[in-house]
Amino acid sequence: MPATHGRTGRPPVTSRPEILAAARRLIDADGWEKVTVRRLAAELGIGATTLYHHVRDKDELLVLVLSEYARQVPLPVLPEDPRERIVVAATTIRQALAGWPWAAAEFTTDGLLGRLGGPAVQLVEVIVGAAVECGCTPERAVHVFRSLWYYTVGEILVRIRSRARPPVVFAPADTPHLSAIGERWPALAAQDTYEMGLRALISGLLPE
Amino acid sequence: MPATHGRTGRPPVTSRPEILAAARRLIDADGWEKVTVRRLAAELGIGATTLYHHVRDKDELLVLVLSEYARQVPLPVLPEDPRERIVVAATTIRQALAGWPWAAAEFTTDGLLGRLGGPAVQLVEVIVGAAVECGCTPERAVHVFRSLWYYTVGEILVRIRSRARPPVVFAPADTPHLSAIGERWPALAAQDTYEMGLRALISGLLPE
DNA sequence: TCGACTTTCGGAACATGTTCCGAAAATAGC
DNA sequence: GCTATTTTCGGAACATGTTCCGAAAGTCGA
Repeated sequence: MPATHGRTGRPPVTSRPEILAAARRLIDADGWEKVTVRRLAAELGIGATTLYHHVRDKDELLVLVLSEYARQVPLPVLPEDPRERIVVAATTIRQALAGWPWAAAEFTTDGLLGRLGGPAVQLVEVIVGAAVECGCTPERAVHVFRSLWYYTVGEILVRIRSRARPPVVFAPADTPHLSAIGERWPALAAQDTYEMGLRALISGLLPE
Repeated sequence: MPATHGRTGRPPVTSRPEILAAARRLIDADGWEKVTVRRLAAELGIGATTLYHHVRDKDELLVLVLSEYARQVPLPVLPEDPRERIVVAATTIRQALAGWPWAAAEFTTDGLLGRLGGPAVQLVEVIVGAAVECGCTPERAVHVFRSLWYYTVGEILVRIRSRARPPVVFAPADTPHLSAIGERWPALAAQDTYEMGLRALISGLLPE
């Protein structure tokens, strides 16, 4: 009695969920940067090209797997006070400012901004729209921003697993001009800058 | 009389400026995405691996070439009215918001923000700092953001040469959650959103 | 003149993502 | 059973970035 699976043709040797599970195993072992198509195929005991019958490309595969990790990040609790809610919105927007125009706006919107609405939504739309306005076609922007997406979710993953915050270090060599400005305005302490900028965002969001 | 070049060893068959010029030729012909190491070497009539004796990797090469293009972008003229200067600052910041955390902040800072100073500088520092605070180590962030840098400068190049603005099109499929929000707040017209967001940024920048 | 030294060159090889296309393995119809 | 059909599999091949290492081509000192 041949095993039937409800349709014609050669039976699949694996499935998309199995592929994602194997990818998770590799990521947990060595990190998402070390995931290669051939390694993943070896982990599954199949040929490398077979993967391309289950996912469009490696890009789609990583998006699928890393999105699973992103869903593990607990969402912040929304305060009752509207002004405090605005603070949460501003913080969320700051995450978007850190380099997540599309993908991160999507991710963030899914869990948080959709419940805030109003000016926060508008400002995020401004952020997202700015990328397009700067000359991006959506297709290319999505492709480029995806690497940011990988990176950010990869960092989220690190945080989930290690519960440790990576050391925050600025290398002046990486930002010579900003560093030069910092020398000309030595009064700009890091904490002051943070609070000032956050206040700027919040005051811009608050109604008069 | 053997040609002397002032030092010992086999004479170089090419130089870094020649490599950059050849890269520019390829970029002008087919765009920066089509630049490959082997193609560039063929353009120069040398072996592919020889390039690695003049630049560290393709990354450095593209940064060098595209930075030349970036320098061609004319800087906006600074208005006299301080409040109008703030508008220019806000616009510049919006460019940074579009996804240029480090490299673009550098690029923008070099020509513009360094002359504005004050709160504009602080807010850009907030933007840049946010990336680090979200868990980026500078090394990896620079690496990831570099692709944005390529992309953005590539677009600048397109604009320089064609003087045409790429069509601005939003594909709702790329941003399902934002699109869903847009449907729930249909009153958010694009122009209103733009002005509101710009006003939010400006009012946050202006002193009380 | 001639060997020693120094610097650069570039072919061969490797890792990786991806595509092509024929083989393999099941079912369906007769 | 046997052929046709359908679906999946995966080896071979290709493009690309990069490294290794021996060959090539100069200068320098005796």
